Amino acid sequence: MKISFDDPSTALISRKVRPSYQRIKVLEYLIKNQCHPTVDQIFQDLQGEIPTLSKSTIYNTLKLFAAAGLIRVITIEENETRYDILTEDHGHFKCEKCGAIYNFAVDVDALATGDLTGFKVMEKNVYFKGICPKCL
Amino acid sequence: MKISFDDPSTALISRKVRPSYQRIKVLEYLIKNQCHPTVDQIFQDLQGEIPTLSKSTIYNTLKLFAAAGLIRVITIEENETRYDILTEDHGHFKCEKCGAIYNFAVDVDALATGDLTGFKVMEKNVYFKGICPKCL
DNA sequence: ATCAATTCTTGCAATCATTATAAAATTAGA
DNA sequence: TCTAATTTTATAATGATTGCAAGAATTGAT
Ligand SMILES: [Mn+2]
Ligand SMILES: [Mn+2]
Ligand SMILES: [Zn+2]
Ligand SMILES: [Zn+2]
Repeated sequence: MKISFDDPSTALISRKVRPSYQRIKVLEYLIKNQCHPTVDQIFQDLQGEIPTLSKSTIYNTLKLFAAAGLIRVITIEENETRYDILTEDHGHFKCEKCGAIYNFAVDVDALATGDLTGFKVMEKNVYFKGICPKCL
Repeated sequence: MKISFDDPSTALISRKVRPSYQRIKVLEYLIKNQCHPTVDQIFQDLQGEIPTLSKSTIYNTLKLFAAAGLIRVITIEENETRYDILTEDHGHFKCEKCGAIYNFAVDVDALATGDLTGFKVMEKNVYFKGICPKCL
């Protein structure tokens, strides 16, 4: 799955988000690191580049990005929120051995039609758990 | 979706879980309340019947039940873990207005085969978000 | 029935992720 | 430049979950 992104600043502006230094860095990070990082991973890694960075900024920024539709929030395990720059529908596979989260294609539109008449569906999520090929 | 359950004590024994008073009560509660309750809801409601009940016991019991395959853990939102007595594959719809979680039938076996060759899939989850008919 | 060993429950403290808040820094516009 | 609005930062507060040790209940053997 190869997807191209606008340059971070332009992407922010087009979503009505002001392109501050920190926001651009966080967005660049998410584009480079499509491994579904946690708040902590993002914070730890960016601290090198931005010594004054605060974890609050990461939380604020991710919340803002999610509200603007720039990113997707992934909650597979309790107490382990992850963030995904890929907003298109796709499934996630989490390896219970190594913890890695893989993307996979899934035809969500082919899913569930019957039981949900009268419901307004706004977001569809699919995730599997198991063991990845590396760990098998 | 109507499903019948063994009597709680028998169900516990058949899963090698000792049927203590508290465990039976929690299991009965989950069978009666298939609304995907939180730890807090279970605790609050059972406190009436069991005045000495501790929240630790609820946590311990649910963890044990999940490990024994008696229940399923649902994490749709961060920081809001819910528990489901229905262990068969089915989808969940969460209403973002009223917070209710509905079950729906979903053919998980028809899902994703291609991308995941070489992966050992052990658990499949599908959840949607949106607005339920009552809230529309 | 008694006793010791094991298991379970309880209460409380500790931890960890997330949110709230207010001051300091930055930015935008006049 | 000056002022107002926005953003970042640091720190405190919250809330869910886990860890732990003592007490209670249960089991199995005598
Ligand atoms: Mn993804
Ligand atoms: Mn369910
Ligand atoms: Zn793995
Ligand atoms: Zn609703």
